[in-house]
Order: sequence, then C-alpha cells, then structure tokens
Amino acid sequence: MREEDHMNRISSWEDQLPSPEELTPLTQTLITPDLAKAFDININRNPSSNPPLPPPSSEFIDSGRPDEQAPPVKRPRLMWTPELHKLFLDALTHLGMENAVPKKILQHMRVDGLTRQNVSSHLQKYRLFLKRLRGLLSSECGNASLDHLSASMPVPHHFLDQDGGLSFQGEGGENYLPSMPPGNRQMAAVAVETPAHPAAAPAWG
DNA sequence: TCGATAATAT
DNA sequence: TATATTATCG
Repeated sequence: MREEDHMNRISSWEDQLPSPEELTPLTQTLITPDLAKAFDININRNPSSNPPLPPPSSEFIDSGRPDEQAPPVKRPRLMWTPELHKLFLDALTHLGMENAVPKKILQHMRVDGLTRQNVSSHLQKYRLFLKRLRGLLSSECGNASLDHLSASMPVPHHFLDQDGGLSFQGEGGENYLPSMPPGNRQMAAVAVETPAHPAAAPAWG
C-alpha cells in the first residue's frame, strides 16, 4: 500500500507535464534522445492521479533530545522523488554550480527531514552524472563550449524519449529555469523503509 | 567544521 | 546492479 501510494505521487508530476516544446530548447539541443537513453532516463508511470505534493512529512528523527541517547533512531532510506530533485536543481540553479555546496543547497531547499548528508550524497551523484554527461558530449561532438556550459550551470533533465523513457519536467508548466515559487516550498522528505521494488527504475541516473 | 571522495550497505 | 548511507581525508 505504501509503495503504491508513493508511486501515485510520482505519477502526478508527470501527468501534469507540459508539452516538451514548451521547455527550454537549450537542453533539447544539448541532450539528445540518444543521450538520454544512454543514461536510462526512465520514470515509473502509474495510471493514477494524485495531488502534486506528497502527503505530510514522516517526521523521522527527533533531534529534540540534547541528552539521552538520541541517535539510535534508524533513518529510513531517503528516496529522491522528482519533486525533491526539482527542488535540488532549483537550488543549484539559484546558487550556481560554483556556490552549490550541500549546506547552502539544504538551506535553499528547506525540506524538512532532509539532512546535509543527504544533499551531499545526491550532489555527489549529480556531479557524477554531469561528469558522464560532459564526457559523452565532448566525445560526441568534441565541442568545448558544452564543457563550459555544463560546468557553469546545472543541466536540467528535459529529456524526451518516445519509447517510454521520460525525464523530469516542471509540475505545472514550469521548467527548471530559475523560477522561485511564491512560498510553496513547504515540503517534507519522504522515506520508505523497504524498497519493495525489485528493479526500481532509476530516476535520472 | 565543512566539503569532497571512497567505501560500504541495502 | 544501482542507489543511498557511512566513513575517511583535505
């Protein structure tokens, strides 16, 4: 039940996806469908529609205990939902890759329950992703400008694949360009205990 | 203390 | 196997 509920949340963002043409053409020029395919860009799609944002927070971890044994609380595995990743990219876009340090990213995301290490880990994976991306790009077209570009700004994942592989896109018609929502960034990190997915398709990596 | 990288666990 | 978590180093 939990898994389905979770998957339902994911489906919502994709359900409200705008047209690919509405997205910034820059990424489409940068990342070709083949490239996206190379990274196995795929998202679980579910025939259900749920509200964009997941239910309230799980509020794991209670650090309101100065003394006593605090840390024996096992932190469930954090799952980086597309929404979380969007906030992550949003922070990166605003801060810039140069100033994109876990701490600042964490502060910018303002996600309850999210720790700096979570962001650090995700940032590590993301940088690894960009690294591979750059490698492929420079190897393909041998263009150095792409190298600078990907190094100076976060590369949004606006991949589109007709075969079913789809990438991340804005929820309500917004893309990953620097756009600060009014004040609706009250989001909580959701974590699931057990994967329950035998071969869960990776979100973007 | 923080950030980056490597190693480990699930 | 891929991912997040943990550990180690600068």
